Amino acid sequence: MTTIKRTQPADVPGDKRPTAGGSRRRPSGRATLDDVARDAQVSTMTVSRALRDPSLVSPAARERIEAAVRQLGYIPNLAARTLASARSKLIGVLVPSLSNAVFVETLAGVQDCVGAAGYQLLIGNTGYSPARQAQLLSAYLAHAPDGFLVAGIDDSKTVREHLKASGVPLVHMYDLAPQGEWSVGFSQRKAGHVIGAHVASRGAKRPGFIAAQLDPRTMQRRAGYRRALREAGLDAGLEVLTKAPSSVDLGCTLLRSLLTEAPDCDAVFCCNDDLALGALFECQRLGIEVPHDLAIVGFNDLPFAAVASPTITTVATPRYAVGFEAARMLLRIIDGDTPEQRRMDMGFQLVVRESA
Amino acid sequence: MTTIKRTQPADVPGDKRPTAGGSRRRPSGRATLDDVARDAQVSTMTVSRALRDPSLVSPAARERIEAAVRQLGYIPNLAARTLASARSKLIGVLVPSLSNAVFVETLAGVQDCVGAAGYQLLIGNTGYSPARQAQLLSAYLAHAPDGFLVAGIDDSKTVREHLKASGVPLVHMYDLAPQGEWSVGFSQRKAGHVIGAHVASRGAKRPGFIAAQLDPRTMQRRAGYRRALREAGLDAGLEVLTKAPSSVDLGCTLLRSLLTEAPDCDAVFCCNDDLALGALFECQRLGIEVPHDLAIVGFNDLPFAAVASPTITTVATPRYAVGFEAARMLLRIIDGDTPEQRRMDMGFQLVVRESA
DNA sequence: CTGAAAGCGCTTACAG
DNA sequence: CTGAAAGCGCTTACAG
Repeated sequence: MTTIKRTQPADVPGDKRPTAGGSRRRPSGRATLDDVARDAQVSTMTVSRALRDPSLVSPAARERIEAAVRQLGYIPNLAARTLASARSKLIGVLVPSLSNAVFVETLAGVQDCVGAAGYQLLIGNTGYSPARQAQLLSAYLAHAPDGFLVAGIDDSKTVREHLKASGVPLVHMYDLAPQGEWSVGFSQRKAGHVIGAHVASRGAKRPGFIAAQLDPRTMQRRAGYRRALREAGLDAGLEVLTKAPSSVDLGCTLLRSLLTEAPDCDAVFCCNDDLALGALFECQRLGIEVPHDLAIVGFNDLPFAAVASPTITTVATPRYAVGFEAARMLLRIIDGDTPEQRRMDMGFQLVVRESA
Repeated sequence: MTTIKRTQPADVPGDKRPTAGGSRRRPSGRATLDDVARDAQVSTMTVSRALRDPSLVSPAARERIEAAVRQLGYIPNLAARTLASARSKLIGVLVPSLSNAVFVETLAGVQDCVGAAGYQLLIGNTGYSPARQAQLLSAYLAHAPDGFLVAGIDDSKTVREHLKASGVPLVHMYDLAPQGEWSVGFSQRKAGHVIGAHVASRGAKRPGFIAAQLDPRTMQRRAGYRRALREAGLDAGLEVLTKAPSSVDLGCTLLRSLLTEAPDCDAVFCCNDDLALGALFECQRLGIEVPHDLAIVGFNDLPFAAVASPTITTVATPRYAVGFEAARMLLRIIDGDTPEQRRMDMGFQLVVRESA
């Protein structure tokens, strides 16, 4: 970067060549719209138009502009565009975790939907913390995103008001939001209920539940599961819970705890597939036959569930679709459209395999 | 957003209240630095300074400014800051995949390092495609990032020249870059060699190799593995390769192919842990005892490797550290510093467990 | 289809 | 410690 000193108080009128300089260091060494305009012998406006929509400009001008862009290696400055247009083409996405494959696939859905429309993502990992979520929301607001996509509903009222005041639209993912908010997801409670009903219908006498993280969605699944067990006349009190982050490792530990507490436990719903895989490994180590001695059900249908030995019964969740549809809903809102459905239920599917 | 019409050709001097308006729609409804300045009875410059470094401003002014910021709910406009300062506080990060836990952990390392310094990440998934990588690099350049962090070396010369011309610093992750480029990683070839040596030392007579994706790093591991086998007087020709994306499922398939090709195979190096897990499941299904009948070695030491049944022998890779250190190196370069080491080798560790 | 003017909301570089 | 001026590189809103 070179420092250019001004030799007179103002530019010589008409002489806008970069070397005529400003009163300060040149922030970027890059070619600007003005450089392209000069090179193509048109006004700045015409270049601006040609770049956004070539059909707005005469073929002759278009060609000269394209040549100039190529020759100068022109790259638009998005900060300037954002400042002038008040549209950043940025979408803030907040997920509770990236080590959880579920949210990674949701992000893939989001990316695939918005990529075509020219949006970039600002991805934030909240670590399941409402405080961190509020902090990220504020930080991202400074980037003036055109919209937000958030997995996991935030409790903080100040943040919500902050958001409302900013006027940036937000679509919730996973949680089907209440009242007037936008959301795409499915009922965790119903999914838990379906699992409980399946476990009961297989003839379990002493079903249990193991869970980690204990985020709201996990607790909703738990509620549905317990309800189904009670409806089948079974005791729903057997469970081992921990707030620790979920992992395969933890699945081993929790299963051991569960069996210590209730050696006669004959079925277990693991709040996700990682836990279920750990439980399965632990059974193999302990010589417990699955599903004969103990039935195991997971959640999410991660890729390994279909090929584990035995294969794992689980619930397939529409995580990619949730991301894709939430993004599509947001894009419509950004464009001033009003989707007819405020809550979009993507459903889920019980996948019965060998383990239960 | 309200449309405000100008009633005279220029603002009444001294009257800069928002309602005095400009000649166009107000791009943002937000409070600006000027609003804060007016409210706090100081100049715009003083507010700007107070926001960046409170110690630059008198306590009295500082207090009034802080109160005004709170009261107006002021949020800085980063697009304006970027345009004026030519620093975006954005870092572009390109990884080949997000479904691979390895890169997710690398991103966590990057995030943890740059977050404290106030940088945001623009995360791009190249899908192992050099073309896509080039495309993302160009697209991100428009955001004027202060630096790039890229996993996987790109071949395209035009992109590299584009980058050089832009002057945006770049640090490679994983691949130890040649010549004058910055990089943080470890030797894939050496890691493969260590595995080959281990397999040979355990007395394998007919070792094999299975791999997916076949990205450069995988091929380097393969080369090291084969070399070690040859050094031990073994045949290194038994392998089943596929360009398909890696998955646990694929591990099952590839293992079956391998055994079909060589029923006497007694050890297999799987190019990553997912494949190793699939291979393990398939062995369980086929009644093959691991490691007695077949030894299995994975790569990366993902969390499940330590708790599978049997536990999986693998190589622990410093993926979090690679991200963290690469980010730290980049930050130093951005700050005009010149790290003494251009290539930073983070090493790796063979973790011998039950499977081999 | 094209262009001159003004402005987006900040920071730089000076000057005091 | 503080401020007036100029400018960053685009787009909006007009006018032709």
